[in-house]
Amino acid sequence: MSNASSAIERFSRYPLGESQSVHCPVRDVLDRIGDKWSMLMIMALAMRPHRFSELHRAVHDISKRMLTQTLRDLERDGLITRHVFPTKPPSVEYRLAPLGQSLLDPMAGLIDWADRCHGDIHAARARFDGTPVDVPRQAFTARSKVPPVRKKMA
Amino acid sequence: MSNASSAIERFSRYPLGESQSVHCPVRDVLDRIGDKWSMLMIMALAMRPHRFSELHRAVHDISKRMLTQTLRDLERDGLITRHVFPTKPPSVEYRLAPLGQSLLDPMAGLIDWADRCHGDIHAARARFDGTPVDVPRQAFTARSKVPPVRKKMA
DNA sequence: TGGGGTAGGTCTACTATAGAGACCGCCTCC
DNA sequence: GGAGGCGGTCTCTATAGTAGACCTACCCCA
Repeated sequence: MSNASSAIERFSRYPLGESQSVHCPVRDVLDRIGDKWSMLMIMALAMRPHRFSELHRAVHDISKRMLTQTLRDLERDGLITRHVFPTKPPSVEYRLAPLGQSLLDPMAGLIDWADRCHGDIHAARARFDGTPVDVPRQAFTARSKVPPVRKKMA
Repeated sequence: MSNASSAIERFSRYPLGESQSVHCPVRDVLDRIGDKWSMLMIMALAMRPHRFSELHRAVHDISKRMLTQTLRDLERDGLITRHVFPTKPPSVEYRLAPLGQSLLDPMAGLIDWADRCHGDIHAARARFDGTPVDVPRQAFTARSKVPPVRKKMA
């Protein structure tokens, strides 16, 4: 709580509306680790180094293209490192860099929260979906077809 | 560190490759708050309740469509609440729900990390971009045009 | 009495991004 | 000698996000 309230203060220092994420560390880091795969990669590499195909097997529903791209981006940002071994055929190993290591701690907090609260979230979601919006969302009723609820992938 | 290593253990319990994010709290929460806007909304609402247009002004580069959608999703998951006041014209206020409040603490950790490390990240990025890949990325050189580096928006 | 502003959204059209799946050269194993 | 694994890249298509006009209803001010 104390931590949170201190963070709230800090939030107020950042211009949320800033267009360039380069000026807002929050948006910067979220753009990096907030995508669908980065954090999973980091989690996998936190356990031990992985080779390309190992990662592909560990997170089997990522495409090779996205795997390549995600790893490249993480490497670019110094969160992981890439080691090529001159075997035949060459093997490539990815490891967590110190910067990536330092991310584990804050990530752990988030994981904990997710673990604790995903039950509540699902409950809330079910409740929301169960209540078929009798009150019109739009205060000044237009024709309003069906609200296009964003579908989260399977 | 202790926190992180405990998290690593926890990671190993989750099937990262699971297709249905519903089975993996980590993916579930990341899909929720990992998108471009959700966390910014939560940050804004952490400071004080906001009305729709206030949020739009606070995060001026979000489109109204995405604002609506993001708020709806957050409401659906019980992270924020929506209060309609029967004024003329009606005004709508968004507030952080208890569940959203509980997210502030883990988020704060992430914000701190971002704050501390975004300098390192930028440095690493500059270093990476400055080294124009003399070693071919692909071990078994195909024709390999130019690697399509993902472009993060402005 | 009518023009502009504010409110909370929705709609369509466009564009950027992610996903799928084939392909690559080279090597090993059966 | 064919299959399969290695670490990727390629193109194509589906999906998600963006921009911005539009909507109804009210108020204020002239």
